Amino acid sequence: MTSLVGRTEAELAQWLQAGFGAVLGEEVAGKLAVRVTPATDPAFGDFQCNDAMALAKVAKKPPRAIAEAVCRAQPLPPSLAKVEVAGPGFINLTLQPAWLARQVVEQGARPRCGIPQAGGGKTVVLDYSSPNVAKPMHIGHIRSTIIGNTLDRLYRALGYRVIADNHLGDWGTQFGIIIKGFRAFVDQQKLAESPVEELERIYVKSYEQTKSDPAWLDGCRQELVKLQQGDPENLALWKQFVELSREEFNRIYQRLDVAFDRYHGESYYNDKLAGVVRQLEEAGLAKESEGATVVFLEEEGLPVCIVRKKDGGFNYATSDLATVQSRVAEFQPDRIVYVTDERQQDHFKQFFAISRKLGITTRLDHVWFGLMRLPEGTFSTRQGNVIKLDKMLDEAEARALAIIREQSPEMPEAAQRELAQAVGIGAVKYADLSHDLRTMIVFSWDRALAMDGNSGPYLQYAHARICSLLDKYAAQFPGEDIAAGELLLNDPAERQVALQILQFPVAVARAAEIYKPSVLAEYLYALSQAYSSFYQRLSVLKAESMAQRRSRARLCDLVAGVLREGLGLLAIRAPRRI
RNA sequence: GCGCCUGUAGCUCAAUUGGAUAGAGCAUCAGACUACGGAUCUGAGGGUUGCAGGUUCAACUCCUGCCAGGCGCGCCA
Repeated sequence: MTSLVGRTEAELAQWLQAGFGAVLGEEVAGKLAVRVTPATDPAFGDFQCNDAMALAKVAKKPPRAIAEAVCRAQPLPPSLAKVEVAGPGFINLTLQPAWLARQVVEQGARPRCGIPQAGGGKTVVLDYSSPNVAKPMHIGHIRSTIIGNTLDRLYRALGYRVIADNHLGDWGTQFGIIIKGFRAFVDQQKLAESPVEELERIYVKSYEQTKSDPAWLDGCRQELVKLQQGDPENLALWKQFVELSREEFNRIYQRLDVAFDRYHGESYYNDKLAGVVRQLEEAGLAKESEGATVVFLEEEGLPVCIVRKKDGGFNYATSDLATVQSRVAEFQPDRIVYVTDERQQDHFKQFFAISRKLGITTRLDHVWFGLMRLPEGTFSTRQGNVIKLDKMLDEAEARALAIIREQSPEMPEAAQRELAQAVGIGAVKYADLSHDLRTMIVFSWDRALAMDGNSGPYLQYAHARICSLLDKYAAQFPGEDIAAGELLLNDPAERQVALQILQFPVAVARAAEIYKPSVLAEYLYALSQAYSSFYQRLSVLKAESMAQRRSRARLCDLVAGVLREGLGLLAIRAPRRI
């Protein structure tokens, strides 16, 4: 997919492929889809191809000679100014400046800065965030929400039909514990003031008691069974818990600019669980073992998977199976993607394996990320060492507000506060999204809320400076349409910015394809760096000629467009003033 | 014990999935036209990529074995 996205890369690759065909014969050259990538160093040119080395093995000829022959086999295409061979057989390509300029301008004119419509309307179901009801969202929950939401935006932008489904943990053993605890411990006043906090207190207290009091534990199990059998009182309590939690979740989602297409929690599939187990038994997949019903997965090298507990209750594997069947039937998706932390890898392997056995052919992907933890260890509601998500967002906004008050004292208070939201939340999101998913994050306030260097605010700052510059341009040169003249790329700094702009569609497609928002985050940072260097080195408003002023203003405008679009995909706002 | 993951500059992380001299940020040091916004930019120092082998034109990347850490391993999700 990626190789087709960069139009420039695709065009150059096609030319080279023909060259390899002419030199080595179509049969040999056809063994490899020639790839063109951006040059690793501007000194080498704009793009490079390393495939002469790879094909040298097949062709049994020296790579350097092949590369040289390929370069001479055909006349240069209009896109190229220069082709050179270096080292063992690197083919270095340098573009015609005018041609590069035209690509950049054309890309800028396309919708969404040239993001390819690779999805073709295919459906992707995205399962992310999925917090547990009756527990507050803490900073351990933010990764699934932010990463999932970025994947959501990426796939939508690429032309997929995305179903963002928040698979709430609204049905499970914890409700036995909470209902039993609620009856015994609830403080109605606290419940009214801060519902989820009170539910959490009840949960922790009741859970504690299960450890020392077997009768209590048994009572919790019974409450759960009653709930699962439709007991009206327990059902009413449960509904109350869910509604209170939903309200709190929605408040946080609003702060984060996250929205779902649906909230089908585990409870939604409750009446299908028995059927799933029956189906597994009929297919000879599930067996009785130690009083429970289980699926053995020895052939897959996986541990045994319990689908019905000995008390008759079902657990998450069964629920996930019912869910996937329902989603496949309803949406016929091209794929279903689950975003969770790393601890669930085995579960998803088991669940995917059983799904296959049940005849589900839909592509199922588990996108997992490293745990967020404190220096002292992992978070746990039970241990009470959590940092609430709300509190972190408050702190982020407070820090941003302090900087804004210092930098822009003339700005009205209300505007400062609104800006602080955009900047503070942007900083939090970027801090997370710019890292590889798999790395474990040890939480630190200063790291999560960094506002200089490689950070969200850096990108916002770059964007705001461009907006301000373009305003000045419009005021100083009324009637001088930036889109009128030619885009001039004579200086290396201008050239680097242009080349970066061209990489935007590639970065977007790649980030989505390999489920790595960090690819896009890093791209945006590289673009901003290239822009900042250009900005510092060359004057726009005081350039020598009107043509040059116009051209540079236009380049700025193109960068701003990409930044806006890219930040939007990361769900980070791009204010005109910061 | 078995499985998954991680180990890169003092710290936090990259490295286009096997390519050229391993790059950024923070921190440190030295600079930037009386500045198109200094939340910025330019430069310097800082590395045996955990260790030891192997594969090849080329290894942070792939294979093997160790060492260290994180997570998981039948009725929690």
